[in-house]
Amino acid sequence: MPELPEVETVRLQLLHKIKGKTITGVVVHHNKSAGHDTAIAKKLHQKVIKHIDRIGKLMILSFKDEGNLFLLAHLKMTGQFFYVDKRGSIIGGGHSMIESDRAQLPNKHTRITFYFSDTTALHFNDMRLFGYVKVANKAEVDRARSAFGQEPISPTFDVADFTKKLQRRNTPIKAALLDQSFVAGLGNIYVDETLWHAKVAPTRSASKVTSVEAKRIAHYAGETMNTAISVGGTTFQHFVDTDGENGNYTDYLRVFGKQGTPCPRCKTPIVKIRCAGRGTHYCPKCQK
DNA sequence: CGGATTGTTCTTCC
DNA sequence: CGGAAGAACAATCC
Repeated sequence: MPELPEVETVRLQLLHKIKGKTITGVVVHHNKSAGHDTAIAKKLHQKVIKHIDRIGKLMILSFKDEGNLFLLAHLKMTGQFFYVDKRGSIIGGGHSMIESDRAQLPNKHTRITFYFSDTTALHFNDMRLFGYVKVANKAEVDRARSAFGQEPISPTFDVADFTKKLQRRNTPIKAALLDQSFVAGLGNIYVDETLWHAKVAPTRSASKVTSVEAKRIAHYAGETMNTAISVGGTTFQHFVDTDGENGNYTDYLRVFGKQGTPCPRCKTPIVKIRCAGRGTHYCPKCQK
């Protein structure tokens, strides 16, 4: 569920909480989550967190005085970060979490724990084990970065380039927008929301989308994600931020999860279909 | 119990 | 080789 706005929410919170902290220990509770790197603790010992960057849905941590050491963190479907005090309690939050998860960390879904010199700790929880936090060198980071297309929230987003590439694709517009190498950051929720705002049906062939429509799609992709960032992302099923709190963009959703309810524009019931292999929500009347 | 679930990557097919 | 479609990954919920 975490898409660009949720990852950005987590990134900003983590930056505030762990920048400058010294890692004194790493405990891997599940090897897969650490990329099967059994030396991760050794590699990170005494390293000081310098910055957290993000491209698309991928977070990139860098370290003081280390030009060739990075951590790549991807939440995939169910990844979460929790920052806790030495007693294992979430510092200042946790109100949105179910009781059993909030009570104490680490818990059964905790995959990796990072301990800091000031006795605080960061837990990476991931129920479905698709996410990861793994060590990477500069070349691997560069390779990962180069695999992403431009972000719709970028002030320098090139609409002409976006339109040209979009119209070359012979897939449903939704499939194109979900391709991170084409545009970075959109996932299932924000694609549906973007296409509703842009009044374009998700099943339309990308090659048949007009330049005017492409411009609208680019605009609303940026706008929905920027608005979502400003309210802490969307909680649909699993997302909570590093305080264990829900995102508030849920209140702004127009079509995602709204099947059967009236379209906010034309009152036609929103339908849910399968498109690009995903559950897809749209208005059959005002999205053409 | 069958089917669905937010993301990405690999395989298969054309 | 590239693009596109679908499976796979794993756990849980309804």
